[in-house]
Amino acid sequence: MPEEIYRIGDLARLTGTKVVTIRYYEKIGLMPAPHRSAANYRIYSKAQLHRLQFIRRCRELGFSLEQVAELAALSSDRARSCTEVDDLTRVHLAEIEDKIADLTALAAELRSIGAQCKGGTTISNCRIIEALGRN
Amino acid sequence: MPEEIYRIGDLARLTGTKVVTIRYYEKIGLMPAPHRSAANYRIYSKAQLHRLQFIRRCRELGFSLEQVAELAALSSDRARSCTEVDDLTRVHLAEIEDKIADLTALAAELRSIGAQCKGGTTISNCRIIEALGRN
DNA sequence: GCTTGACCCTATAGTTGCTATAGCCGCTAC
DNA sequence: GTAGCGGCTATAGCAACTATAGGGTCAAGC
Repeated sequence: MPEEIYRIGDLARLTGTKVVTIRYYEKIGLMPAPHRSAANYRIYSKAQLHRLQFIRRCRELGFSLEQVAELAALSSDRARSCTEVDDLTRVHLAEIEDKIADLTALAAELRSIGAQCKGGTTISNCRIIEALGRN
Repeated sequence: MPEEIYRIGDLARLTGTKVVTIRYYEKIGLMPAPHRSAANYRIYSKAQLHRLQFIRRCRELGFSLEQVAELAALSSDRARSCTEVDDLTRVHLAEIEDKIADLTALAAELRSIGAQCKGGTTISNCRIIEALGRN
């Protein structure tokens, strides 16, 4: 049975990634350089499709490209201990939780600033502008 | 009474902004080009200090530089209606709330993925890697 | 046989909000 | 006079793409 092969547009459709982004991943070494057809088109295998799916899933989960590269490297070393993956995931989760806390505080402040604006007035006595630091 | 004047390092200290960042704000037109001393040093007035404080406060609140520029422009037009300021603030708040929702969903997913990892095992049967899309 | 359109290629520059680097000048203190 | 701090300009780099220019390939329809 012949291996299925894909062109870059197929990969794009199958993974919801833009074509340019796939080429970008290749340029930075996150995706391996694929074989080329006679017309110099990129030809991908099923394994490469899986790799891109893995990358996109990690990106959806908010991992940086650097973290994704690390996860991908770890994932291909089947004998290695799982703890590094676990650590990466936990660190990332902690970062996200920090960001949520920051944004939550920020939203509260914006709401309290915004609540002071009754509307229908002018800048000269706008409470928001005032709260943003008189100018 | 003579106007107080500041050098760029003073502004940096007083606002918690890096010197290079202040120059960058000038380059993109967010801060006006200040007067220069005989030695070509930038010389700032109190009004310019206030403007920088305003900018930094907006940045702390998560407004983009573009939004800050708009807010600054609005704030200097004292006769203008306050509604545009109010709108900007509300749009921004909505964006932040969206981001919080996204991150919260993401954190939940990471927690559930991470919870499946018991540790002490190898990549070959790591649940996290599996969840990230078998490879 | 030729054109149209979808798809592919490369290379370069732009985005946001800075930060870093190189290489220089002014001013004050010892 | 020289050390050290501060100032100056100009350019390049960061993440993670996105956009643009200018071209090649290939199948279908006229």
